[in-house]
Amino acid sequence: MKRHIQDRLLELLAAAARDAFAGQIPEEALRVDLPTDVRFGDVTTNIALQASRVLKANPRQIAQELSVSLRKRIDESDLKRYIQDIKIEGAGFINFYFARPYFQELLKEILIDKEEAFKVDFGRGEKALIEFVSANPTGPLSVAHARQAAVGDALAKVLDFMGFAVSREYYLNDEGNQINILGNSVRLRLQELLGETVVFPEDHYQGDYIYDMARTLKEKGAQGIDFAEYSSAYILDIIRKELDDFGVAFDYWYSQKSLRTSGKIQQAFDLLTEKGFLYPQDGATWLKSTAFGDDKDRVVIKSDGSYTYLAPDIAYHRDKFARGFSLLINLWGPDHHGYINRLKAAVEAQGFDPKGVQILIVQLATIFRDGKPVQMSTRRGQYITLREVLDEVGKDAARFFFLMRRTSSHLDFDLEVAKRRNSENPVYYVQYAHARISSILRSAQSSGNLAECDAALLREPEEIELIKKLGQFTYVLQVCVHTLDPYMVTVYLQEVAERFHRFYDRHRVLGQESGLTLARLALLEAAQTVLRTGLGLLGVSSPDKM
RNA sequence: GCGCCUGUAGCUCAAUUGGAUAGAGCACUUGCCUACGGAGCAAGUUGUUGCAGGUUCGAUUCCUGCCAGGCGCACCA
Repeated sequence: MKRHIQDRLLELLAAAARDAFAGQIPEEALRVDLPTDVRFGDVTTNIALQASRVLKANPRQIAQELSVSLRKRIDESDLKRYIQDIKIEGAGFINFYFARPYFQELLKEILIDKEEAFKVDFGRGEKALIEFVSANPTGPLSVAHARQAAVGDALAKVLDFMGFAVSREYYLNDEGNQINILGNSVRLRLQELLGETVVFPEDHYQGDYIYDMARTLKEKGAQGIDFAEYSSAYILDIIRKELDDFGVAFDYWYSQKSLRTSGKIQQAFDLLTEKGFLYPQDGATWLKSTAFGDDKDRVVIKSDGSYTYLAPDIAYHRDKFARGFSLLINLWGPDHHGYINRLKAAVEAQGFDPKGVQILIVQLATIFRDGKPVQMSTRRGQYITLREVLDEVGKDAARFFFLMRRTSSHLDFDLEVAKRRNSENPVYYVQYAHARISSILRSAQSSGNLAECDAALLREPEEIELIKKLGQFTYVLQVCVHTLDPYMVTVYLQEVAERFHRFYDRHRVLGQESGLTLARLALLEAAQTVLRTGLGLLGVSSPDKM
């Protein structure tokens, strides 16, 4: 209902603008912004400012003329009852103020349709593949992977909610140097345990888990074992369990090795050779990536005949498209940003639209305790793991905290704050609002059909402010889709919780005149729907009691 | 040396992607419990948006040049 009204308002505005400007300004300048700051109306448009640039005329005067024509159209339509006022403000913004019936219908829509009320089919079923974490199975997941897991999963949920057909994929690096080094590390530690003197190279893995594996093998015996295969499988089990406990489930685990064994790398190379984008030089084979904006051409087959990391990636992204995905989203760590151009070049060289590949750099999180960074020593193979964070603060706080800043920004994660059970801890603040509403709804006992309440009885400023905030949920999700970043949901949920707590502090729900109690219960239930849906999109639980 | 990112209140970050008086939380000060969960609410204080120019009705946002910090520049993955 809410969007329906906004869409029709937009139509009337466009019609009024067409009359006023008669093709003097381009259509794309006709734009209605969605609700933002209640100081400046519920919906606003800067169309007059846009037009003034083209027409070289006074924006306020244009806005004035436009609003007269618009008012006339609105008065002639049934939108009249939803629009309280139209004001020209600031440099020439046209601000619309909705009347009570608008908010009443918004509330009823939420009560009847629940979370469906906020869905908009932006994706139109487009197949999207989000590839994230994809850590080499050479050790437990770090906090860097943890943030990627939290962001990737939440983004997948948001895109799914907004009409995309989303799959989650983990690209499994199951062959190559790192795996061999891992296997060798275990082999050397085992020899050590068996009393041999070994030289342990600098670049080998040193974590405790290497010793664990070596000890296990000492007991079981290691006759005829493939160390690389054994140890990577062992670690993969650990990673799967960690992700499972973090609430992140992948649809596909895509084997890098399979790209070679299935001949898909060769197929991709045949195509590129045919197109003339592969050439030999100095005994190696090069991709002519400079033809697509890369700084330099890249080696894909080394002079010893083995592939570089780029080779399987070329075939991998070709295969993603071949599997029917048209939106490929990759979450990478900041150390990979130099790799973006060459991958996009590889995609384009194969004839695909590079805009179909969206690479998001997930910045690192620094773990703090009481305001001080937690020391870590890479020398001993020790880094802060997902497991440690999970054990210390729990899944809900961990996921929420990793999402609290823009994905491309550095994030400070204070373990002590995440464990706190008061308003300093945003996740508790939001969850507490949800639990408090549950408690009130429980106390209300039989509530009747809340959707049939008389929403017109809600006229306190705190009530209206809360409804308005609920009505912005779709807009927030829209921004998340547009920016491919779910972080704004965490900000929004804190705002919803804040509006609820303020309302709660100033007004009573139970024990009022029965119509008013019913209407306020309806408001709380709608707020709870938003909180639960939003937390759900972040992968955070919505407790009824805390 | 080349390229990318960042620079906003004491601290951590926003600012609807070029909009209106640059906002939140923390910290600090002070109030609010005989009623639905005080794990809450309210009030107060904090700014040369790194610096200097440019583009225009309008710049934290875009462009140029400096300054500071981070990261990347492999026939590693």
